[in-house]
Amino acid sequence: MSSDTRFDPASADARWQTAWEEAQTFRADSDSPKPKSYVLEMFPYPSGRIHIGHVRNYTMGDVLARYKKATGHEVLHPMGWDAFGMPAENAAMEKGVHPGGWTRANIEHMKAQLKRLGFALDWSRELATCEPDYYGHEQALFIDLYEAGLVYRKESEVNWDPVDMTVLANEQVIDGKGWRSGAEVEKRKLNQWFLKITDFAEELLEGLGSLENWPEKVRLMQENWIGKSKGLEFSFDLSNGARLPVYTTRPDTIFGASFVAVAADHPVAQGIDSDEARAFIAECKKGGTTAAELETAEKLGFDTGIAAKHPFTGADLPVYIANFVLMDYGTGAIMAVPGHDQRDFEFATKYGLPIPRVVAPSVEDAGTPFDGEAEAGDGVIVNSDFLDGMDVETAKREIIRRIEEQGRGEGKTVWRLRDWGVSRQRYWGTPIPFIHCESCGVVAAPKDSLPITLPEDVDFQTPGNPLLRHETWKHVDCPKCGGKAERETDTLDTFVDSSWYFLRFASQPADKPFDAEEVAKWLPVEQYIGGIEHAILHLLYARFWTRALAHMGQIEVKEPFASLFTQGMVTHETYSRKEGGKTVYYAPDEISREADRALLSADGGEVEIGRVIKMSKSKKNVVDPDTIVDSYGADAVRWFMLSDSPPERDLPWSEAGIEGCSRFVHRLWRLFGAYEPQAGGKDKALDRKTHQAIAAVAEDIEALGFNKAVARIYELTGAVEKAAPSASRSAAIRTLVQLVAPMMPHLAEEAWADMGMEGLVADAPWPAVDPALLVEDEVTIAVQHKGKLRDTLTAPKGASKEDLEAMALASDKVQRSIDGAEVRKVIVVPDRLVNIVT
RNA sequence: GCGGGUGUGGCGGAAUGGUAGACGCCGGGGACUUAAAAUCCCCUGUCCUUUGGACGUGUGGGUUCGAGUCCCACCACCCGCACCA
Repeated sequence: MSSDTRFDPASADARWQTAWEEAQTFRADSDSPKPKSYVLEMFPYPSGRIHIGHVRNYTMGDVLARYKKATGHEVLHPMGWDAFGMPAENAAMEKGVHPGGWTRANIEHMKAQLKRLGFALDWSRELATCEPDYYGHEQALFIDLYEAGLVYRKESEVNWDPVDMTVLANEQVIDGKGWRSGAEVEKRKLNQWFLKITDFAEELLEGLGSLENWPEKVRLMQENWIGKSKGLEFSFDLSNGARLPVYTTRPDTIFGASFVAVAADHPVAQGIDSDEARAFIAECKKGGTTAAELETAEKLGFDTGIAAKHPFTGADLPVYIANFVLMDYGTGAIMAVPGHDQRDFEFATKYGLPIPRVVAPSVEDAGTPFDGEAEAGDGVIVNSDFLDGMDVETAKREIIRRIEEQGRGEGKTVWRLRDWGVSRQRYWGTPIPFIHCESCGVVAAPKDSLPITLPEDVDFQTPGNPLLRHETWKHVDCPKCGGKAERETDTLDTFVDSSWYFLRFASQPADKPFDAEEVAKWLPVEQYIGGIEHAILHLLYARFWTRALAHMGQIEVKEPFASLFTQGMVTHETYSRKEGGKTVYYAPDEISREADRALLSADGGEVEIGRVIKMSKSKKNVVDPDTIVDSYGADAVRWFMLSDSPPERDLPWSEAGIEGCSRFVHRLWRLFGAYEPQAGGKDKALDRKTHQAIAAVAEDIEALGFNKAVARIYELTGAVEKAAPSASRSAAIRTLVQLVAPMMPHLAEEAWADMGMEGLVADAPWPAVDPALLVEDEVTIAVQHKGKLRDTLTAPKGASKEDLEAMALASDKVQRSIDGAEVRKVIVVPDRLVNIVT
């Protein structure tokens, strides 16, 4: 065998990638009798190039998929493209290319990049959300949701860029100006499509409890996002004869209410007919919403002159318009209790309103003044008539009971979660399959007219949505009455596309979105892997769609992702120096890195080595997967992605690190070259290490502890290198090939073939563990005196407590430490340690 | 402000309450070589009076025969949400 030649990834990688493709090694068979395993990584947006973060994500999924296959599972490990979105339209505007052409070219390029990394993907199920054979089914599902009452239209405010004539997402509004045009952004009211995710708020919240294999962090983020709160909604009678409903989570503090406040958008505020009021409302709307602005924003109010009658005391409370009250939460109006809410406290302080205490640590503290801030905590109710002496929870129940008795309001649950606005005034998205008819109104497109495809002949040089001014596409006959009608020109939010793609991977019938039986075979996804940035929106929307489809009886499964793993980012140090007062960043390939300094290759000047941070174009600390695969081969890159850092933490990229990985690839290759199948003789110690490694690597992969699996493999490698030739050693080498196969599949196939083994290592079953070899027959016992290590001794496994104690006391080092003191107690942990207490 | 996470050598990190620093990187020394690359071997937490010993897992307490691990308080950094009544 070729022990004298170096492993050559440049030829081996492609050769094995072709072999897998020809043998259809990773094609998922739905009819297989094996247990099914669906491994999925979040599909990428085809931006143009694979990012190193993708490589880490897909390598993790790949190791798991290959391991699952080796352990007897039928594995579904697909890949697709989240292909609609704004960057394609931006490219169209900047480069004059068609978004479709741009996107499809990107997909081709990125697919080739992924193939170079040797991922065990079932490419026969590849899909792209921008193709009619995907989005046409999405249109059908959208109509189903409409018919199930989960879709509605509502007038709603958007950010409008008057120059680009387009709607902007909140992130595209910078300091009140459009990110691209720089024009002052206007608020516009448009009729928009919404999905009733709030119908599922309770279910989505409760469902989190069943997701034991999701990170606690993600579950908490979703819980907060859904934001359930229980309280009381009740109405004040106003001095102008109207009734004003307010919402509170602290009905127990109702006797502490000293004023009432409404949002600037509230009808009560809008109804005040004075220039001052209008000016104040306009001022409120100008306020920014960034964290810093909110932190420092002063509480401002405007006294409407209206009075609200307290439902129990009958007192007249002033009604203010306040800048800190939000129109879209609760009723847009509050009862303000300054003593027990910090915002109300600040407001009351500023406007000289009373700050009564109605909750105190004890009854004796009823008169204690406040110490500069509100007390929102628990306690006993005081100064509150019939509530006095009650605890907070009892008082809440009592007030709700009395208010309900009066018919003035009721206990109510309020959600922070809003319905999901899915309308986008864009071209490059799924056309919303509805038609506006002059006489019939909004009419769903007939299912047999789907897919409603995007017109190709569009122009991006004129600002605005090209669909809106596309005369032939836009005008259609009404499906109901046959009269003149127009297509909906909005397209769907791209989060809709990614809310059901995992169902389409399971089966891809031409005539329907998915086959329910196939979905039942594969779903839920056994392991979903992706970035933490999708913790809320994508994962919540996907959960919502799955539940909505289950609700409509289309599928059985209620939660799409049984286990979720959120991987860390790939980071890199930065290189920069001051040039003419400006910090200029340099890319890693412009730098020659020495042990403790970095030099710019171009002029040999020293540059500053900056913090290890997320790779970004502006800091130029990016590495290109293609370049490193060219230099080191796919296996070294994959190995690096798995080594060192725990997968949920950030992984610092380093040149030294990848070189170390590359060295290990060649080191293994040399070891595999030393395979001598004819060698005889047993090496029991090595057998033990081999079997312990098999068990440990399996356990680590199943727990996604790839860094630990890697360390185990290093250890076994070292042991095999040191061992003399024997049958045990040959077996260890074969095992090692299989253990590294999920991580370094190309090297493993090459070695497997060179060793004359049958078939592909990718098809070989995971090596069996002999449980008898997992236990040592000799163990090292730690001997402590007063809790500190004094000596270690070797004892047979399972030695009795008495024997261990005797052996420990016989040790010179231990006796020296005891130094004649009386032994009061000896603690013996069998097979582990002896602790002597004096 | 609310919620969550993290803190261990020069670095990335191991460690069911039981020998802290596995494994890798960096660094040092050596072998091979005319030389280099590649490879191999050894050393590599700090300190001391070095056949030994003391200290050591952000800080301060506590529980325990024994604490990186459990409990309490605090500090630092990171992430998410945020005038959500």
